[in-house]
Amino acid sequence: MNLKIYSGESSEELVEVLKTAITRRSLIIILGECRVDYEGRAASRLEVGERVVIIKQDGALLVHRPYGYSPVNWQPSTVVIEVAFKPSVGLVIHAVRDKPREYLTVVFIRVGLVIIGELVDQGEFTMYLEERDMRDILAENPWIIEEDLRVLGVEKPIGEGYVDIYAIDKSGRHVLIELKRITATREAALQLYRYVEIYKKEYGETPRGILIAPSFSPTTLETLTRLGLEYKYVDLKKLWEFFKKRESKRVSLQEFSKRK
Amino acid sequence: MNLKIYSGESSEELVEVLKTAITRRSLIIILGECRVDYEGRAASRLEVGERVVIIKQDGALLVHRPYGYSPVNWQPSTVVIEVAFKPSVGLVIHAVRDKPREYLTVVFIRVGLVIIGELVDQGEFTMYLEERDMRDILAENPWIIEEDLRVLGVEKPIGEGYVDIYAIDKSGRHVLIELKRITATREAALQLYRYVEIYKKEYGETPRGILIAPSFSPTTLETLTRLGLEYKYVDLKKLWEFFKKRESKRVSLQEFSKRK
DNA sequence: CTATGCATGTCGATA
DNA sequence: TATCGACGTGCATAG
Repeated sequence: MNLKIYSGESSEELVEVLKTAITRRSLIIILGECRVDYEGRAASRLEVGERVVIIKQDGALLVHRPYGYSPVNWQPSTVVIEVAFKPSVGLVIHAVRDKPREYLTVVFIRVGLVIIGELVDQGEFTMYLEERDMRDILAENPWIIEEDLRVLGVEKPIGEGYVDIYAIDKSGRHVLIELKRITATREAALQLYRYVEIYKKEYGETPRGILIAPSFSPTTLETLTRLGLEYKYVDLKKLWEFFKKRESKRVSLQEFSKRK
Repeated sequence: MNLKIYSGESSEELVEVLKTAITRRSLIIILGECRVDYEGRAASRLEVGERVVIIKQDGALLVHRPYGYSPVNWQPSTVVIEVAFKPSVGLVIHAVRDKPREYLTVVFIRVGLVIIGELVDQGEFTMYLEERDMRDILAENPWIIEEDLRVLGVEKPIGEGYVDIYAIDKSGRHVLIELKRITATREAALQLYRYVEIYKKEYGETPRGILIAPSFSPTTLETLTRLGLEYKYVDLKKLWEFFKKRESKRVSLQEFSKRK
């Protein structure tokens, strides 16, 4: 990990240290008292306070207050970072981003601590039960939605968007299914309605529209009823079970092919 | 700022240090090699790698990889945090959140550095040119939109939503104006269309619908035309000038009253 | 490269 | 408290 800690150095010294660290694309953590200005899509000003500033190895910059999940100011990784010491002002960090053009300036009145290091992180990150997983499980097990439902496709283009699942029910009627992994909002209902309307126009046939989610807000239910749409609750825990079974199947398949 | 740095202590010692820090609601930064598991609305697994873990003074927990804007794992501030040392495993941090119920577990294989401190940050944060500012500036200077436009109100309730600006044009026709601070998407056009439709139904009169934004995607323009809506480009730089003038006016008024 | 939609989105305002 | 909409949303993916 190769960590270096600086504390008590002069600003002139720190500037050199930081410049080298930025050139080497090291991870930098600065704890200190600073002011922050931002201008770009919007503009903001943050008055003096004690904060944690992190410059990551890809140039991403975060200014964190001592509370809250989100950084108060930041710059994503596509940036040019410059450090300078201005005697009358302090230690200044400039981070400029292209597309959209945005400027971030952090001025340190006082630096308490600087940590510089090179972190190695190749660890794999796997996320389960995204909307994609939900869609795949339901497409593979459409009986969870209703009996004798035959899935014709997923992500079917409807107008300019895509409906999550496209199916045909036992009476031969076409079904458009929209999924939400979390509580469905009115927006989701309206989105489904748009698909149904476009489908009607394009294919001259009125499809059923079903919104599937673990829960629905009252407005959503009201909107669905008003628009003649259907809805169905889905239990994420149940889907999770299917997911695990599916994964284990995959793993055994992999094991199988390896053994061969 | 009162910073303490720990490096090279035994895990047993570190656990005590961390427990105290959590009780005191100090800011904690840990650099080390860890594995992370999350389960809640979704679920994820992050394999071993070197990372920065931050526990903030309100209990927010962030796991940052050495690159990228966003934390790879996290827990917002509404959490109970526990630290323990399990000899066969390592230093374990549990963070549990209610509503939604979510669990985060960080297991440190190796701790390189721990920083603990109490940060004081009362600095005011001001954001300029939010949509609200844009709306106020345009409502105060409607001639920017078009000549002889009279603003009747802002955030007028239409159905279940609110249209940003409600006005009447020189020919006496009602105008519904929807604003976007950034490139307008098709969603914005559809939203405006919904307002126009509802207005038509409720007031028995067809209003003009104008979408105002600094830029429009081609799909948005197509959608607007198809739905019989209008649009107008607005120059944020120009609005920014008005904003500054407006603010300075406010400031001088304050100065004025102070002098009195 | 742009446009579109998801996200453990988070966050704030409001009913 | 739940819901709704904005966000400097960021981010991946599809066309």
